[in-house]
Amino acid sequence: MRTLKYAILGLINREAMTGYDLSKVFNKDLVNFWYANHSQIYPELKKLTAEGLITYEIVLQGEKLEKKLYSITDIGQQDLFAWLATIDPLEPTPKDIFRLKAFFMESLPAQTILDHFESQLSQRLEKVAKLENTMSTQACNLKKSSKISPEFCDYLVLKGAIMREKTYISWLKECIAEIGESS
Amino acid sequence: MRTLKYAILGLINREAMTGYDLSKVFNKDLVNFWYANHSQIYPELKKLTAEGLITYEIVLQGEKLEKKLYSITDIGQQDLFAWLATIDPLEPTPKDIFRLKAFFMESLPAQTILDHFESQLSQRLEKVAKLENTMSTQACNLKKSSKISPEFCDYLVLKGAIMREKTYISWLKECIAEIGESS
DNA sequence: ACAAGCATGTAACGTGTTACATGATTTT
DNA sequence: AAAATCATGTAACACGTTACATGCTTGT
Repeated sequence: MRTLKYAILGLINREAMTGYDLSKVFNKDLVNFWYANHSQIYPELKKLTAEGLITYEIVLQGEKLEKKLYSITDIGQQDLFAWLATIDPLEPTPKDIFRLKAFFMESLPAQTILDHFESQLSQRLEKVAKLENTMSTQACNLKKSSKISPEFCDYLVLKGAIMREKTYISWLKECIAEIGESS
Repeated sequence: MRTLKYAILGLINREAMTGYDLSKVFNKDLVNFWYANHSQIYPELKKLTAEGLITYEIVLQGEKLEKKLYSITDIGQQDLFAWLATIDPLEPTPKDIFRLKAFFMESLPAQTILDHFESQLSQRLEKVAKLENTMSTQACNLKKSSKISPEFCDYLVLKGAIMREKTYISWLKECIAEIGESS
């Protein structure tokens, strides 16, 4: 489905970037719904360049260090917009190792089961705290306007990530309560 | 990480099964947190057999059709329990193509953006209805007892799946409302 | 007789992760 | 001077999907 392709096109369409920049964005801003290592990004940039969807110019950092600043081409933009306009069928539910483990946990002693849920709970609480912190700093950038801005999109997906985490937390708490009842 | 390995071991540990059976379970009961095609299952069963974690006996279906009924070995069970007892660090957030698209959607006309959200919403509503239907039929199997039963685990993860979908739906509705406001 | 479902496998391809590999620049 | 970060790449492997391929059994 070439999703990484469109993630990269989408980012470069917003602003010219190097592979290193992309790598940072994937592991910060997009990490709540897409991510990629540099080892995947660099080959994909090469491929997209060969396909004529992006181009780069070499920019010097200091004296010797050459970096490639990529920007999107007209064909690239058309390809991106066509993808954006397409309505997809629902994706399969994402895989979740913790839920899989939970599904089989009956074989374990009740205390071990509770330990699993408590550990997962504290990790998720920490995560949602970070997300809400990001939200509070990011919300300042949101200027109300009649047009839908990149900042507005950032805000919407971040909000979704927070809601998702909070629901996971509620589920964990309910599980802990129900396991407590049955022992 | 060999997660498929443990998913298979977990299922075979509950009950002896053929590859075909596993395939059905993955695409029904487990579909809300793990799944696999038969093309992945059969090679994995071969591998697990070679590793001595499972064994099979051949059972005849009718006159000629041979099926392999797999069961777990002692080593397999030890391996499974060791995996179940391990507490893992939080997984990276699952990838989500719809959120990725939403993130870049600003380039599209407002109506197209709304169409995307409305389509996603109706698909998710349908999905949650199916899940709640499963829940209502499955809840009958839940007998209250002091021990944690497989049925209880089924119930917990299904409940989690419903909560997850409902939150996605809430998010979509909020997005639609907020997009409506800014136009 | 036919269709649907049971049952098992392989091949090619696409995607993703971890590790290997190198070197420059900036900050402390 | 050292450490952190910037910057770009490749190789090996693991995992997952789609398509190919075959044949039996059961229900209509």
